[in-house]
Amino acid sequence: MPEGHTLHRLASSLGDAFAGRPVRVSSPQGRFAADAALVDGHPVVASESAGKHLFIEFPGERFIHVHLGLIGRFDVRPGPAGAPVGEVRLRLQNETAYADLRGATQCDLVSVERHDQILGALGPDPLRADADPMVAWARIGRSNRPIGDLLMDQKVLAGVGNIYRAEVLFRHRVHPLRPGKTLRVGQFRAMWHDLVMLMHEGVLSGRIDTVRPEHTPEAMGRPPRVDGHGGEVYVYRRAGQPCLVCGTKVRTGELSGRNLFWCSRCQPTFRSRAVR
DNA sequence: AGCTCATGGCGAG
DNA sequence: TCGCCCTGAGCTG
Repeated sequence: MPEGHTLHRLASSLGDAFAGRPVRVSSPQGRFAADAALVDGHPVVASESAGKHLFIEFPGERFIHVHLGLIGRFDVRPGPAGAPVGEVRLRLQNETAYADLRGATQCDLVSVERHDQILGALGPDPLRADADPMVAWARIGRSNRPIGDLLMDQKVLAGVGNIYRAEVLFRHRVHPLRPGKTLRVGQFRAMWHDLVMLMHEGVLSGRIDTVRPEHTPEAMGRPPRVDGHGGEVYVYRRAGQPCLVCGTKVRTGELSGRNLFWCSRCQPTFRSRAVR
């Protein structure tokens, strides 16, 4: 679930459901109970996302700061709410809607200073209109680190997770282990604009779909696929299956403790490109 | 009932 | 680089 598009969607659905009206704030599971009591019954001022961070603003420049981590989820549903199911860390509710947060790595009540500090530490977010891709390029273009690493580094570029990383690299035929400095600026710009488009689509659909129409299984005369994560993708979690473009088996590996997927033919290494 | 895994990120060594 | 935190689903036995 949680890459930048999920948080962006959440910010708007939470705003739609709760902004401008008093909201009941509770913590059925208990861990957020003390902080919940401090804002319980106050109106939500606004909700906002930046990268994978979510902020729900309350009067007096107080913010509930949420980071879903790997397994967190925040479900916004029409109300009224029933008894909480499972470990609900935070529940927001009014007469018409409720939202349950589970499994988040972070859920804290923070000041505007902390809010600003978190935002200040993030690289540009493709989903924010004010983002400047050249800020990310300033680091990528002189780094020896693999581009696959840099794209997931939230200080370099915010909101991209493992799926968007794998897919944008595939779409631009870039091997994940290529050092950032071996990319050309035009290549990075193209990847950035692609992320802007893909992630905005993700915000609208709530899924990650990256396969161009001409490469869908239907267009290629193959049986339709079912992806566990709910979107159509080229390489993410498709290890051992044929590449949708060239038929080569999709490869997998690990980079900084995270799963990596790529097509060795469509995404040649820098060295073999130079030789070829 | 108990394991393993997941679209993250942190701190210890 | 490793272990750990958060939770639930999907296995295995």
